[in-house]
Amino acid sequence: MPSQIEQLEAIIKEAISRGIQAKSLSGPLPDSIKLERPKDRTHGDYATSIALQISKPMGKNPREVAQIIADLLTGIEGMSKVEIAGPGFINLTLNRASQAQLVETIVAAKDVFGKGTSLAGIKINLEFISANPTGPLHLGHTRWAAVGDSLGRVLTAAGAQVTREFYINDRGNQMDLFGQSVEAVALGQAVPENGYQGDYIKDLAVEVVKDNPGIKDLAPHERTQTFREAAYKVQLKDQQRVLETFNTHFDVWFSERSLHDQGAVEHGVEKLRKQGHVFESEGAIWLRTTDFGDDKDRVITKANGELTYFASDTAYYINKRERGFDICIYMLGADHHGYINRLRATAACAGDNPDYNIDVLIGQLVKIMEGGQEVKLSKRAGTIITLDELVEKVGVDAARYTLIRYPVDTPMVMDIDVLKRNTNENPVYYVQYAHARIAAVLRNAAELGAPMELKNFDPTQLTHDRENELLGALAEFPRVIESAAELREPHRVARYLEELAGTYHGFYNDCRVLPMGEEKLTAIHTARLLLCTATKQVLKNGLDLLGVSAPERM
RNA sequence: GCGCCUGUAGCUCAGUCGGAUAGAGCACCCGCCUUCUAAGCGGGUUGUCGCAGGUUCGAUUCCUGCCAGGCGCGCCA
Repeated sequence: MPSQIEQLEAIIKEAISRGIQAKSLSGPLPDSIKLERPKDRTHGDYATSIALQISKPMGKNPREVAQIIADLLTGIEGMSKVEIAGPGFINLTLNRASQAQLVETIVAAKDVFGKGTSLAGIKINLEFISANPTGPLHLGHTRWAAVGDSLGRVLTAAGAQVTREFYINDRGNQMDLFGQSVEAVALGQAVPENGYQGDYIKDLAVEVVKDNPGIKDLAPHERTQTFREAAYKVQLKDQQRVLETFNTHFDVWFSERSLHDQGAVEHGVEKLRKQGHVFESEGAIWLRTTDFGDDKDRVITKANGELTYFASDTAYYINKRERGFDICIYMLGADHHGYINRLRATAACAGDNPDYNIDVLIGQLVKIMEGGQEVKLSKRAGTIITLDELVEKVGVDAARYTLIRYPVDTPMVMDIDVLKRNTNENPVYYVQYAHARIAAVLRNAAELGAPMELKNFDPTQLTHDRENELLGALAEFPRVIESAAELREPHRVARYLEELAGTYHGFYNDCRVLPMGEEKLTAIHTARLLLCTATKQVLKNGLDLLGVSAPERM
């Protein structure tokens, strides 16, 4: 069902088309009409600058064009006022009752309200975190855990078919070094140079020895391997456990090894060779990514016959596409931005369209403040903050909400002390509080035996400015989801919820929902209760998209 | 040197395809709980949107150059 705004946009477009037919306006008919909600409420419920945009090719004065369109719009059902303002804006004011019908739509749709079809039929592979299984997940991964998961929910809500994927780098030197480090600690020997340090290595060593009796007595080569595999298993399991506690779910845990076992690398190289972008030089095999904007060509197979990491990446991309994904989204840290060009070039080498099939999001780093000081994160100094520790400090809801609230391309500062506070400085509580507050009102209403069924809803009761404002905010929700999905920016949902919560709090202060004292229950109470129900639903739906809980009580 | 990101109020930051008087929270001041959750609401104070040009009815938004900060440029993984 088209939203109210879409219907309005269609009505305006239709009006302009009538004007063109009647020769009072001249073409061409604009593709789409954009309606916005004016900041200043005296400018009506919706406004459009369409007259300013189309007046020039017509050779007419914008205000004149606006007047013609406005005349075509007056008298349309549900429209109470059409005004021309400023250089040629058209301000629309809707009939209050027709706006209030939105309440019925939301209450009937329940958790489906807001979902759309803008990405329907598109298969998206959403890859994020993809940490090495050689240590615990830390702060750097946490931003992606929250944002990636939320983006997955948003894309799904926009109708896309989303697979969330975690790529496990379980192959290569780092894995060997990891296994050797655990082994060394278990045997009481020195950790190899550039090996892994830290208490978690000790813990792993203890656990591996406990789970594998006799492991220390194995022949050296076999022993090293056994340590590596056992420690890998434990560490991966730990990452999976932590992510589940963080409400972050993956559909596929994709092992780099499995890629090689399947012969996917050879297969990928073969495919690229057929496209004509593979060449040999200095004993190595290369992909000519410079054909498509990369600043240098990339080695696939080294002169010594070993495969590079880039070979895996390339094969993995081709594998994703062969699994039927239309769009492959990569979420990478800022220190990997150099990968954008080579990933896009790889796609182009494979015959794909990098502007469509690949979407690389770069996330800037997160800084942590605690006690008014920046916490310096350093592996060497052992001052890594793990996802586990962050959750322990501030809880899942606050951590997720704060991380999602900002666009990922700006560096962000997380202040642990603020996140522990239950105040306005901590927006997650502001939003959750609105939800809990409504829940309390509804509980009280149920006790009073107030009728809350839709059949008792009378939209003409909602005439207060605050009610109107709240209805306007609720109507925005579907558009917010659509643009958040389109732009891959889940933070828009969080910002919207803060605005909606604020609008509700304002309504709550000025509009009494339940009867006072001996006052009788009337239609206005029921109408407001249903408005509350609708608001609660939208808050809940929005918080769900962030993976943050919507508490009934606080 | 080349490339990516950032620069908006005292602080932390919003501001999709260019739109009307540039916003929010914090901080500071003043009001609002004898009835639905005050983790709330209302009001006041705060700006050369890094700088300079360009595009046009209109630029914080788009283009170019410059300045400042962060990050990256392996036959490493």
